[in-house]
Amino acid sequence: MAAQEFIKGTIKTLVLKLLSEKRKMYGYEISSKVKELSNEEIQLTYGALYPILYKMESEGLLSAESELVDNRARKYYSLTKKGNEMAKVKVSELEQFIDTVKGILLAPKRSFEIWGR
Amino acid sequence: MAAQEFIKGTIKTLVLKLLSEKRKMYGYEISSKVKELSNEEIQLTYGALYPILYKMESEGLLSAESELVDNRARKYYSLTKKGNEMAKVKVSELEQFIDTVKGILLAPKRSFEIWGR
DNA sequence: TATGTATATTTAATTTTCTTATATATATAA
DNA sequence: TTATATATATAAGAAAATTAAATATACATA
Repeated sequence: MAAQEFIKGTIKTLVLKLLSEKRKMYGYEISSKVKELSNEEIQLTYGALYPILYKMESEGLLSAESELVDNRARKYYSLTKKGNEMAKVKVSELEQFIDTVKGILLAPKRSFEIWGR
Repeated sequence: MAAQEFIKGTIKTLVLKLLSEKRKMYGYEISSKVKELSNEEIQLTYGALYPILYKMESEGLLSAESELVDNRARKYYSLTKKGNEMAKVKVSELEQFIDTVKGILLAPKRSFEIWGR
């Protein structure tokens, strides 16, 4: 998946976004959801995702509660108030970044008048 | 600059894009151009940029030629044939990634019917 | 019953990537 | 002569992600 190269730096923001849409989610679910929403393009690997979830919890952005579902352990995460505010900020920053990069990528051939000479 | 967080993984593609628009550019120029095109939002630091340029050269994506301009040394980089092909691939991949992420970020509140209950 | 697949989390070792800092050198304006 | 801009190089360290392995349950199927 080519997307894996570009995902770097955006995982935290994607987690914040998904959790701002759903009251609580667990790690495996977050990874599956991103995979689904991206048409299998983006795969949040567990080795990256879980440590990020712990870090966000330690930063006070997420709260966690363990549950036993079908006899299997699940750890649900929810946004704290701070996490909710951070979600707005980070999502907006990522949107702006995306628009900026898109502007660079899709711009009309800026310099062709110069180097076409 | 918030963009610094998201730039990870995209620098190489931005370099390929700029060099596909202009026959030759030098490191300082690439950094300045990205800064300008992004309205000062994206700053390609030299500590990141120069090693990437060397790596791309060693991978056969770029060719380099040193020049003395105004008695100051400059190292111009150009896309090789391989670099030109890679530029098309990477730019297209980044565009797709961006659309995918934008789809996740801007989607209508998918789950509000669920967690609003 | 054994085997494989899906679900679910944890974490260590390694690698990749970027930041920060420093060094060097010239040109130019104040 | 001091500061700012131009221009490259590179080392040390931090941050982030990959890869891999371990653990455990549920369920379908051969």
